[in-house]
This record gives sequence, C-alpha cells and structure tokens, in this order.
Amino acid sequence: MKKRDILFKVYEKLYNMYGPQHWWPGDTPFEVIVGAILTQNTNWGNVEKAIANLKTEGLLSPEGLREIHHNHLAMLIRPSGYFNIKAGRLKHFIDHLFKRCDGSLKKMFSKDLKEARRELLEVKGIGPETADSILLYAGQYPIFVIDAYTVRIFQRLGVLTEEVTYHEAQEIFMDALPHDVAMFNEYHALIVRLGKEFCRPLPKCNACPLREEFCGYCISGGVAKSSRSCR
DNA sequence: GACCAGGCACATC
DNA sequence: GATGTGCATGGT
Repeated sequence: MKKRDILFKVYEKLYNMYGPQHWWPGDTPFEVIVGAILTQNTNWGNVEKAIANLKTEGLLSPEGLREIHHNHLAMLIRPSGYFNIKAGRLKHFIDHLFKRCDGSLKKMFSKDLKEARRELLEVKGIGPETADSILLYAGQYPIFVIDAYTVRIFQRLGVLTEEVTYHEAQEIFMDALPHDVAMFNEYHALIVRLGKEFCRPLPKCNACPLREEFCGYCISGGVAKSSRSCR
C-alpha cells in the first residue's frame, strides 16, 4: 500500500471508530496556547488542574499572566509538572506577545503562516510541536502537528523511518493530505486518542485496531496476528 | 515501584 | 551533529 493511501485510510478508519474529537479542549485561543505549553511531556489531566487554578484566580489572560509573579505562577501550575520551567516558558511567550504583537492574539494570527511560525519558534520554550499546536488549534492555520504518538504509530506502520525528524514527518503528512484545517485538527486529535489507548513506547501487545489491515503491522509494538513481526 | 504523559533547552563529547 | 540529561507532578 502506498504511504499516501495508508495516511488516508488510517484517518478514515479512526474517524469511523472514534468520531469527531472536538479539539482543542479549551474555551479560548489563549487557553489553547497556555494548554499547549503546559502539556509538554505531561498528561492532559494534570494540565486541566493547572488551568483551573489560573481560571479560579482570574489570571488566564495575557494581562493576567503578564502581571503575575513567576513564583506565584509556578505555584498555580504546579500540578502540570516542570512548574518552574513552564512558568518561565509562559512568561517568555507573554513577553513575546506584548513585544511583537501589542499583547494581541489577533495581531499575532494575522501574520502569514511562515512568519507566525518563525516568530513562535523564537520564543524560548516553544519548539516545533508546541508552535504547530498553537498555530493549528489557536490560530486556525493549516499545519499538521507531529507528536510522539504520531511518530511512534507511523513508524510501527512502516510509514516513517526510525530516524525521521520532525520536519520530515510533517512534510510527509502535508504532502499527502489536503491542507485543510478541520482535517488536520481532527487527524492529530484522533492519533492522540488512538495512541493513548494502544501505542506505548515499549512494545506491549494488545489488540490494536490497525493490525490486519495494514500489512500486519501492529502499532502496539507487539506481534501482529499475521506472521510479520512488528516494529 | 515502574512506567508513562499531546517537549524543550542545554551540556558534553 | 548526535547523544544524554534535567525538568516534576499525578495516574495506572
């Protein structure tokens, strides 16, 4: 099966299995951005607690996070882990937002995709995945987010190599799929949904729903029913 | 107790 | 440039 066909078929199968995921889980673009930073290498449930703390204190806004002291911010986001690091990262983003866009997300997202992405990547603590999550889910730009699940699943399906870089993986998805915000939104969310359930870092064979159909590869990393071994 | 979670920056070789 | 390590909480 061609890689391009696999990418389409996986999407179709996941959508039929799980339906729309209604991502990103957040009420406003600003909340999406804060969530994107807080969820770095962190379980989403912990992020929700941190965001709830910010909401309770009425600080979930550019102005709120600009005024709050680093230590107070770190305390509030403590449940999301790496709280000192992430407090700094939120502060760096806020500094950038006020310096470059007058504190206005509208202004930030009125730039073209390349420019907005380049500027986000200049912010210390915002790497490619966080930048792309912000662009897609807060800014509604057509860009495909690559995360650990995406890499792991599609390596095990034989679509991505072991050594693939973020940019290369992104190119493969974006060359194959239509540049459609709604589809990119849904596809990434579905990948996370599938990954959480079936695709652990260490092989642990449970009956992953994509085996059989895709050359016998098994995203759980265990041995598929057909004789071909999993990656 | 081990493993894992929707990464990133930095030191070291 | 590639490889390793620190950052940290909370759920299973």
